[in-house]
Amino acid sequence: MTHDPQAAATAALSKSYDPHAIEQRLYERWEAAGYFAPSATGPAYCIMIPPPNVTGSLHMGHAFQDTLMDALIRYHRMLGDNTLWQAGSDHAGIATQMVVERQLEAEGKSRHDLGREEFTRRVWRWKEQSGGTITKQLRRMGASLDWSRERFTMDEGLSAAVTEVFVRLYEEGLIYRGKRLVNWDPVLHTAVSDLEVISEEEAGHLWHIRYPLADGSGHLVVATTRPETMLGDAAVAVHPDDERYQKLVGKMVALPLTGRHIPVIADEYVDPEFGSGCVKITPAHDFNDYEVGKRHGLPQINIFTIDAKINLPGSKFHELDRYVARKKIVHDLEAAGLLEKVQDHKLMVPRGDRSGAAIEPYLTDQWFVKVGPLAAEAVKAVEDGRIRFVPENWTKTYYEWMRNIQDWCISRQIWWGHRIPAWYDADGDIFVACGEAEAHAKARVKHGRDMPLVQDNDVLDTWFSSALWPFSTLGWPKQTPEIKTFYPTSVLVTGFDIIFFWVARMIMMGLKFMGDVPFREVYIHGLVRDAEGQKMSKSKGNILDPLDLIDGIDLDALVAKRTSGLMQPQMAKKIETATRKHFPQGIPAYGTDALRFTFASLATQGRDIKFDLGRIDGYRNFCNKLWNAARYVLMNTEGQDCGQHGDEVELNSADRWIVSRLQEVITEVETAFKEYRLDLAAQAVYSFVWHEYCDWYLELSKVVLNNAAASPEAARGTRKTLVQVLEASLRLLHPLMPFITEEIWQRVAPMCTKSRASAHGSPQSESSRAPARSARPPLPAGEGMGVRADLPHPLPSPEGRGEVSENLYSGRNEGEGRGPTIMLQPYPRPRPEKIDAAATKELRWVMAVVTGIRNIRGEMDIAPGKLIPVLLQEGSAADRAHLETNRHYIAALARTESVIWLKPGERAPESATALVGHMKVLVPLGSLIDKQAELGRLKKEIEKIEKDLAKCRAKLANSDFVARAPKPVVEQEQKRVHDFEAALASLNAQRARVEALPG
RNA sequence: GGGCGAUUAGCUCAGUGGUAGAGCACUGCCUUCACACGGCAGGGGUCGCAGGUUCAAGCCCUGCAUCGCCCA
Repeated sequence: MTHDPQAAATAALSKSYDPHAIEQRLYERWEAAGYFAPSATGPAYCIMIPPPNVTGSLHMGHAFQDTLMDALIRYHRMLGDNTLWQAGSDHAGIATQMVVERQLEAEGKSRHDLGREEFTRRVWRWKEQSGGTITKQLRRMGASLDWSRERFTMDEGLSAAVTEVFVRLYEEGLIYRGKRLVNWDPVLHTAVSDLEVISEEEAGHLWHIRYPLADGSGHLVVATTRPETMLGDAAVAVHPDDERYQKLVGKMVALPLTGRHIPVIADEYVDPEFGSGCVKITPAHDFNDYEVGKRHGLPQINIFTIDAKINLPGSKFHELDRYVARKKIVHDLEAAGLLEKVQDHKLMVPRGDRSGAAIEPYLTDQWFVKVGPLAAEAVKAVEDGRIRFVPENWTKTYYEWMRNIQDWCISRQIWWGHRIPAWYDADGDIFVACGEAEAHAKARVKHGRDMPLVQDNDVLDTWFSSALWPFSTLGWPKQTPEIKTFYPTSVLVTGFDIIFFWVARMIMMGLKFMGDVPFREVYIHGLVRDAEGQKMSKSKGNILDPLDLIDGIDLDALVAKRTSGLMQPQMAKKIETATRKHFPQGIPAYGTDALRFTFASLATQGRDIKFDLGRIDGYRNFCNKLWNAARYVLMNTEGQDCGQHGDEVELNSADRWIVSRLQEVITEVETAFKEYRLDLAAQAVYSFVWHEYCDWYLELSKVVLNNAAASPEAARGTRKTLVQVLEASLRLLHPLMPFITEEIWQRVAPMCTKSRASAHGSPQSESSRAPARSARPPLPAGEGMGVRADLPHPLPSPEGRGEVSENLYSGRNEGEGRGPTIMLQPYPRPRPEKIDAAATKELRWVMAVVTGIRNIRGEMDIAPGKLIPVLLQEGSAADRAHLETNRHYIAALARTESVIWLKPGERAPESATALVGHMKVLVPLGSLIDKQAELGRLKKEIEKIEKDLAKCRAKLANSDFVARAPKPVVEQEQKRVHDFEAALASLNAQRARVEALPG
């Protein structure tokens, strides 16, 4: 055990970043401390999580979306907003019911054996025990949801909201019961939503069937992919302009196998190019035919049972399964000589995403929402800007969908869900009410006496309750303080695939029942696909599990995971081969922060997010870079005076430069967040931290800190800058990488702390001492460099930490830190007064000189360790001044032995040359330099400049350009020509000299 | 067939009127005391094609090609 704080600190930070050592511990601490709850002060900021399916587990889409939301939430929380990220999940009617039915099946039972009540109890029990998978996974993602307010669509309160909405819509005539075509799952025996129907191309046939004309004058040929539905045909349609068939319109056709006579009609719907140009019309079994049938008053002939078996008592096809019937019908047609031909044909087959069964358009009694009037309002809300889509062009899609909106089938023939609050008497009268007692009361009013009532057996579509999510979670229909505070919510973050299904419905319901939009903005993000742009799906075997990216998985386990439980087991071999090819080493453990940062950087405006392991690899490295930069900073600052006690500090040009750059980056990130461009935010911080702070500033700081002759003020100034820029960067990064930033911040914050019980508890030396060697006057205390004594930052830290002082290099807002955690610290705000153009110019000069020398060194193959002499020539006064203040930096970073000015007119020895402005940086050739290599280097440089120069000259040669372009642009162009010409002259002269050398 | 979108370095993508960028991958050198999950240097693009607008086009307009998504 050492008492040296520096040694202790170094020992505590491992040499490389290990996410697993920190993530879970930090999350548990945050959650236990209640940091995720709204602060109750500041402007409200609220996001509703799109409720994940209670049976579900986290997939890449969730992980991506939740990263975006959490970043926004953490950002606003740090801005000081009263921030709520509402947690919860939906009951996923069909999916959940199936999970429990499968369990029953294993016990040899069906839900009907249990009865409705007992079955529902089983589902609840299952939900309590295993429904929380995804919420655990969300915690692994670092999601700062307010779990204390977690809601479930089947909760009492949310159920009350559902009933209330149903009753009110019914009473206004916006909900009705009727017989219409719906998507019917013949295996699950329920209507399903369009979203639960996946249409994919499958190989099938096109049967060309002769339909004889009833008058015996011949026949026509219809082409169909579903011959079995001919039993329900009500007409044959042709295009009105189709000359081939015009004379047939109005005639009757003798429908084969049934003997029914059906008319030939003309309808624009028919595509004359497709098949024979004659289409059989089956209104009860096809959505298009249904519309045609309505236009022509055709009968709707239902030929199927709920199992999709033929339902034609007396017919020889009665009770045959649809596919068996198809075979038999085709056979019979062929036998009767009515089958003209059969072609192979690809067609879109709609399948239930749960059952895999081909979905039938089917006529049943269902409940519907009359959407038209609601949709009109919802369109208006977007048109008049009460809701804004980001990116904006999604409004087009929204309008397009809303214009073609159909009534919404909301009933489902299952048991798990909100039972429809409608009761029937023996006469079939309907009483819609908030409860059975109220229904009875209504029946009494109607009949003047008590009647036995039976409740509707169906439940509501899960999306019906999801549509109420933005206000039902806040307590509606009660008028709660939460509603007052958080409704309308700030933004909805979602994928474009559910704009219509969910977003539009929330807008309609919000406007209807809250009188206001449910959210001000809709941020539409892309959908995560695999590295080749393929949709991730179990059947394709290309799924990535976000938890596997966080924790890592070896190849065999990954293969096993991808090939188990496949619907088409024959795919296993192919999937295994592809997986072994793509992930020969399995997947390494990247940690949550790397995954989140990757998602953020992929959050561009595009609609496809191709997830490439290369990206996450790079960002894991970034985590490690940040970690090690922090190690370096801590090694040089822990236990040392970093100016936090108010002692005088001296800031050199490097310090002022990095602080200046920090302000610009803060502004960039601020803009990026405002515009939902997390990719740009990520990129801005990444390049600042890596390529400016680490690549340059840390290296520059070593020069000061390793210099025994540096003044205490200078060393203190560098330490202070190291610490505070790091601290600000951590806060800047925190919304994207919550864990690593918290872990490091806990170590770094004390160095920004005005500690009462500091190890360096020397009495505050008032900065009366003049800086010993400062070239600049110190900034007045309290203004730039002093600690603002009037603003203490109470940190009720268990570690007995003191107060975090104001970080001088990035602004703090009101409501200073609320706890000993980075997640409640103020988000950095730019301080324009810290922008320092002079320091920036000076450091650019230093970098140019260093880069010039390094370039020569690299191209000439001079060993990196070898010290080289450097000569400067033709410098301006500014160049000379810059050299004087930065000589030590150049010596260290370019590894020079000496840097010497040539006198005016003094002849330079033969050298390799770099240009910095008009100044020449010369590395004398001597034995170091290869003549040919230098000539090559010069040639490359000259050609590049010649190219640029030609472009500039061409521009200026255009008199229109000179006359019409803005003056600054012209002047800029003129200056460039001038600079290029000077550089060229210089380089050409140099080339001539080198060429003249012997050898 | 209708609508929407994409096409920029080998790959994944930024860049909406004024000097073409990043990450990854690639090449050379370097285990230098924060980091080899690293450092330094380097190579690589007539911005899908053809017109047009403009002093100026990767960016705006028109057409075409290819690919994708949604709806029929």
